[in-house]
Amino acid sequence: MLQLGYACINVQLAEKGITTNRGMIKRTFQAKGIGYASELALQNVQALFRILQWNVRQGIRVFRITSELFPWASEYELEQLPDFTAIRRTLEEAGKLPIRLSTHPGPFNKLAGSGPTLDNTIRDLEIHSRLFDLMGLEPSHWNKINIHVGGAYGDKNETIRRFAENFRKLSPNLQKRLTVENDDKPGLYTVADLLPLHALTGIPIVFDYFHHRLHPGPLSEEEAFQKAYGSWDMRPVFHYSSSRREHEEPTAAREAHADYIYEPINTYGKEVDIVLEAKMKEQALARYQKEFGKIA
DNA sequence: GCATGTCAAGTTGTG
DNA sequence: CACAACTTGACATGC
Repeated sequence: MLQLGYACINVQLAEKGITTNRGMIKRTFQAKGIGYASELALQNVQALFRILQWNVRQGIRVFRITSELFPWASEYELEQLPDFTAIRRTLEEAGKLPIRLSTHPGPFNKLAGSGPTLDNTIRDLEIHSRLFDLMGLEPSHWNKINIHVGGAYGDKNETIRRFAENFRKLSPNLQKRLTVENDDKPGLYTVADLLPLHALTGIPIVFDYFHHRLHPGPLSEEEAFQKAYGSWDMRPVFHYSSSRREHEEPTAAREAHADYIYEPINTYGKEVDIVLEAKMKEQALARYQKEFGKIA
């Protein structure tokens, strides 16, 4: 009924140095260049493989891959990495594991943007799609590349139209993978706001329960859930997190995620995969299952 | 080792 | 009006 996963980091493996987001600041990249980026990327990819194996052994079937596997990826072609062959081999093996993978490119991706912002966005999104290609994953929403619209530019409807227009500039594989998520900010996009975008493009809507609570718009949680569910051409992936302010730290920002999940997730009788966005990662998942059971 | 200041990118609203 | 928040705090420096 409900398959749970988590995002990017495994805290117990991270303690042992198994992390996928080794990176560097700009001046280090300028000093050390692509050779060092390659070393870090290879280590990241190898760690990814180990984390995925760990997940599979634990029965975890859903996982989000970090967007920082390749340091400064926008500055070179992946083939140029000295360790590209080893990286590709590792990714191919990782791609064969029985786990549903997705990515969530960062807030700098503004597909409704213009000029260099749009160029940078397309480049970054294509790199994510390329990663999935290298892993041998068939292009579909099974492996989503999920972003926010992320900016209203003073006119939500016009911005949706521009997003749809720019969507057509993406490679076919990327188009088949892209999804959009409801925002948590009052000026941005609720599930209801995203429906027209889905109508224009077929892009599925990722329902984020926590964002919906912060910024529901006209729909109830169940209505928003069902609308988002109906926008998918397969079993959806949704996101869930609990409020840090409500449960852990009264002074935390309202959007801040809690370390753990504090309430059972209602999936309204549907089959869905859910990525838990909780700071304690796999520990939060384990605690959720202990507390609320595997089935919602 | 560990504390601390700094770090690519865009946009928004909180504090 | 600075800055935190977002996907994920981590890197580099200096004590």
